[in-house]
Amino acid sequence: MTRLHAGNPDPVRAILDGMAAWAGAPADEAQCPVRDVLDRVGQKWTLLILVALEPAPRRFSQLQRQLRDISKRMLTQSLRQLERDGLVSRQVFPTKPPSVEYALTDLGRSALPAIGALLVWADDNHEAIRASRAAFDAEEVA
Amino acid sequence: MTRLHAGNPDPVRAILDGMAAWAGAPADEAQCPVRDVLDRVGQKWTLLILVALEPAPRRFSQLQRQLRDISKRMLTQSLRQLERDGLVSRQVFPTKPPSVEYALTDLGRSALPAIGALLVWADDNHEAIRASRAAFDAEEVA
DNA sequence: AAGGGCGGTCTATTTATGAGACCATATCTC
DNA sequence: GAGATATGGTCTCATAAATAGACCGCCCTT
Repeated sequence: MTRLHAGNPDPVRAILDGMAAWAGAPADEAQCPVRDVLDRVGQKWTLLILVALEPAPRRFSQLQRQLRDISKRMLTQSLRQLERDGLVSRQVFPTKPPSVEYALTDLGRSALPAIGALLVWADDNHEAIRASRAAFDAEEVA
Repeated sequence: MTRLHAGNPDPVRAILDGMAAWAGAPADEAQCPVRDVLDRVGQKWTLLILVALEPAPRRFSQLQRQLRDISKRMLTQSLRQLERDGLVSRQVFPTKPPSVEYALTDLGRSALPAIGALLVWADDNHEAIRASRAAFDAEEVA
């Protein structure tokens, strides 16, 4: 499994094969690396936060302003998880009032190209997607 | 925005800039291409289903077996959304009992490299992530 | 006649997310 | 010195999303 690389002509198929190996005990499913990480990706703010930290480290309230419609609660929770996963670091400065700076770790930064690829795809194809939705909805009504 | 390409030396920053353009009216946030697509990505089964369809078209119950712990309800719902978005096609064969085949469209297939990159990253780095989690949890208790 | 596979829908429960009040501290404004 | 502002959170309560699993009609096999 760990010999997969971006240059692989068909990495997706190889990963599928790898995932199949976790078909055994139901309890093991959670241990499957792909599922494990995809669960994180499947949390609403994870990717957005990583992207927001790309240009430079940011403070809690800076992040909240930048993501505009995230609640403090979710921001706290998401940052804690990212910190636990080792993708983001948290540093407290003893100013008055104290300020807290969040930054990408090397591990976190290593995820950006893959995330970026997804964003580029989103950007390139969202017109087609919106058109498809409109067509689908038009048929529904008919 | 649509001039972003995978070869761009720093596509992520460019996208950030693009996202900033959607900072205006709160209602417009939902129209931001990145947020729009990321919402879909942030649904638990979307990526997994796309990956599962990569090798070949599959029927409903084949998919359910392959994804093992998805409920029929979520599988139905996720497939409908993917169909609406134009990433997956649905074809009914008038056999007895009728069989329904789901397949990737060209648009759906075009998303796979980006998703693949994410899976490869997950596969390469999940050991580091698990280690980080263990370390974090150990400190918590202490 | 009973059981199974097919592609779903429906209800009820659990989990995730969101809105917003609250806190202690300190600073700036009037 | 009263009031507003900012810091990084936590807490509670409501809503939205995901899950488990019963149920359905249809047909085939046993």
